[in-house]
Amino acid sequence: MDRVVAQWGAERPDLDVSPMEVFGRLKRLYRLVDAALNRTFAEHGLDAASFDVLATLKRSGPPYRLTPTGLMQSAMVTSGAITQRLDRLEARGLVTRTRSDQDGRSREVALTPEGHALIDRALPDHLATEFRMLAGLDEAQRTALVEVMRTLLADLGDGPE
Amino acid sequence: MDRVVAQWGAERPDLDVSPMEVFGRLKRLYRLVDAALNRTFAEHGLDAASFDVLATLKRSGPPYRLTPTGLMQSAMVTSGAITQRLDRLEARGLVTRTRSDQDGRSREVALTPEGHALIDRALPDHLATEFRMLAGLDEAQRTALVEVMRTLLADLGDGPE
DNA sequence: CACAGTTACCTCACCGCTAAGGAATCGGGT
DNA sequence: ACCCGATTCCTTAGCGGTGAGGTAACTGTG
Repeated sequence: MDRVVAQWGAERPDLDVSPMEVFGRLKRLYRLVDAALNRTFAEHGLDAASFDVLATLKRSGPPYRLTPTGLMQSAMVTSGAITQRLDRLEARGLVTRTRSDQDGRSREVALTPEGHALIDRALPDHLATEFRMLAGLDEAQRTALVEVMRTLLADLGDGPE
Repeated sequence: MDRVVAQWGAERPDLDVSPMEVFGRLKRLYRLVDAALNRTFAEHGLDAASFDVLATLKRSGPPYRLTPTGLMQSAMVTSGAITQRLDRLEARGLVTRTRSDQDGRSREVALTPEGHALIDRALPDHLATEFRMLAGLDEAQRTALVEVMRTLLADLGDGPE
């Protein structure tokens, strides 16, 4: 990334490209992290999308049921993406989809025993991978990183919504 | 994200899920940033992939020529992805692809005048979008963010490679 | 100079997501 | 009671990416 900024400085000295120091690294970091996490997921026959759904259901607590709309908002993807994720998970017997009693438009997605077992197995490995990637940061750096990201997310309109 | 960590604390108090404070925010941040940047690109008839290729060629400086392999490494995507990006850009007359004289296996990708004009138009808008997103950070926060990301990238094996 | 291994790029099948739109259901206003 | 907009989920076409594999071209070795 330093090289990239230096190249722009030579080619377009009239422009201040310093924001790229931030966003270029953000992109590279995201991609490397994503790849590392996916390797862990793959060890459990999962990918990031499937893990995300199972983990969201699990952490919602008893009775481990959410609507597709709830999953959609949590995952920040479109409804079509959730439909397809649920198709795959349902076909593998990891979740069930039932019609809601209260609202005929709505569905209830629930973890099966197999879904519970899988996420309980995968989660510790996932956390271990995350810990490993943070090993090079001391407590102050880690706190600073979280705080700055929290500020940026608030600026960009991230919220409970 | 705070809510997510609290949920895990209730559901699996035996696990330390604190790394999610970092990686959950990284993912949300990346997605929000990516969406904002894509809106700017779209105003110029581009997407992130096309912009990336044009910008990489531009910042490489005269004679604004690179091989597909060079572009592939810069973009961190597979060779197939670069082939398809170049197909699209070539069809729009933004780049040309010619056989290398020195190495018959190699190609030389060059910016056309139209490609130059487009990236020169899009780049200032792109930077303005990036500046806007960083407006809420003071100098110290921004420096701290870059430094921590630099450390993490080094740990994850990011490099010239 | 022949050949085995490497390198550079492309091709193709497949995958997950988006965007647009359709069907069913709900609910507030009159 | 009824209509009509809003909501919920699904469907589908298209897009860009991956991963495996193919072809052509180069290179070092004996």
